[in-house]
Amino acid sequence: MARTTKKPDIRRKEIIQAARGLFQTKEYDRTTMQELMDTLNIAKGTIYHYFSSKEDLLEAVVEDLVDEELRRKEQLMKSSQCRNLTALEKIRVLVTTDTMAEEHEQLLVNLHHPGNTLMHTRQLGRYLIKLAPIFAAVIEEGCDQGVFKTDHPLECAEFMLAGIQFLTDVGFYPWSETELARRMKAFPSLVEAQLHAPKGSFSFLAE
Amino acid sequence: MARTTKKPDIRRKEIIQAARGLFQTKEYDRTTMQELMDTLNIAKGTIYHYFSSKEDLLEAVVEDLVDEELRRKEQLMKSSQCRNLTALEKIRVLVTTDTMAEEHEQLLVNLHHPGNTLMHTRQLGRYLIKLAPIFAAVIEEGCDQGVFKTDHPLECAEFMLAGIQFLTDVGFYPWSETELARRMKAFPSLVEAQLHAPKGSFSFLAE
DNA sequence: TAAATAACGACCGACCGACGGTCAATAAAC
DNA sequence: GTTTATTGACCGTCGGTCGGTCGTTATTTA
Repeated sequence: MARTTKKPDIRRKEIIQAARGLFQTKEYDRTTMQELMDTLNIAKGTIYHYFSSKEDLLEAVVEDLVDEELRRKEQLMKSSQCRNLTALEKIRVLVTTDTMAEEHEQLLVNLHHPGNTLMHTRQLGRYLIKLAPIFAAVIEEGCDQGVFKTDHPLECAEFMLAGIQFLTDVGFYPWSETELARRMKAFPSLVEAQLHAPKGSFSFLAE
Repeated sequence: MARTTKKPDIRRKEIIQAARGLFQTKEYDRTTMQELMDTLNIAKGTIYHYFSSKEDLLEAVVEDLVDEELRRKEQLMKSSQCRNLTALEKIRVLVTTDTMAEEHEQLLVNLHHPGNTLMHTRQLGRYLIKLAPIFAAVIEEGCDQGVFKTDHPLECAEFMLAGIQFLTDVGFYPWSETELARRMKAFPSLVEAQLHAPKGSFSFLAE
C-alpha cells in the first residue's frame, strides 16, 4: 500500500485526535484498533510505533482532553470579563461554562454501557489533579473576600468535584433519573455548607 | 470426565465465592475464566449456565460483597453496644469498623494496576446505594441531637462517601503518598463543615 | 556540484496467542 | 421419560508482535 510519512509529532497528534473521537462516540472498550486503523488509513504497526498499548493511547487521549479543558479554564479566568468579578461569580463562570459537557453529551447517548468506565475514571483523576488548583485559587480568593471559609481550599475543591462528578455522571454508574434529580437539588446547600457560603449563593447549581 | 452435580443455588454461590477471591487478589481484568474453571474444577459451560457473561458475574460478586458489608453494618448498629451511643460515636464506629478494608488491602498489594477500575466503580456505586442510607439515618439522629445540621442527610452521606472513597482509593487512580496524606489531614475539617459538626469531632478520620 | 551510498526511523501487515463466549452432546436427578 | 445441570471442543475477535520495507536525510564519492 502507498505509504505516506509524516512528522512524528503530527502523526502522533493525528492518532490521538482520531482515538479521542472514537473513544467518545463509541466507548473505549468497543473501539477496536482495527477501527482506528481504518479511520486513519494506517497500519497497526504505526499505532504501536507511537503507543505501547491501547491503554497507553487512552492515557494520551485523556491527557489531551484534560489539558484542553485546563487551557480553556485558565484563559477564562484570565479574560478581561472575569478580571473583576467576585470569587462567587468566578466560580459560577467556571462551573456553568463547562466546555467539556458537550463532549460528555455524546457519551450520554450511548448510556448505560459500562465500556467507558476506565476512561471516565482516568479522566476524573487527571481532571482533579490539573483543574482542582484553579478552583482552589478562586476559593481562596473567596476566603479573602469573606464569602467563603475553609482551611483547605485545594482539598475542598477536590472533594466537591470528585463527589459531584461521581454522583452525577452516568458513565460511572447507571444512576436513575430520580437519583440524579434528588442529588442536584441537594448540591447547592451541600456546597454552601462546605464553603460556609451564604445561603442560596450556589442555587445556580441546581439549574 | 466424572461430573458432580450440585443444587443450583449452592453451585451459584460457589462460583461467586471463587470469583470474588480471584477478582480481589488478581484483579478482574487479569482473572480469566480459565483460571476460575481450574479453581472450581468446573467446565466453562457451567459458569455460563449461571452467568450470562463475565461482567454479569462481576455484578453478582459486587452484590455479594456489598450485601455482606451491609449486613455487618446493620447488625453493628443494632448491637447492644451501639444502642445508646451518641450519633457521633455511632459514626465513628461505622467508619472505623471498616470490614471491607481488609479485603481492600489485598488489592493494594497489586497496586497501580488499573485492571480493577470497573470493579471498584461498580462496588462504590452499589455501596452508595445500599449503605448511604445507614449513614444518613445516623446523621439524622445527630441532627435531632443537635450535633449535626443538614437538610439533606442522604445526599450528604452519599457525597462524603463518594468523595472520600474516590480520593483515597488507589484502585481508582494511582494517587501518590503525599496526595493521600494531604487529603487525610484535610478530611476532618471538611466533614465537620459539611455536617456543621463541632470542631475536632471528626479528627479520628485522620488516624 | 552532482550523483551514489549509507544510515535512520517511520511505516507496513501477516501472523499469533489469549480470551470471552457458544452449543450440541451427555450424565445425573427426579 | 423428562428435565436440567454439566461437559469441553470449538469459534470469532481482539490486542499485540515482529521481521522487513520504503521514504528521507546526511555523508561520501566521483
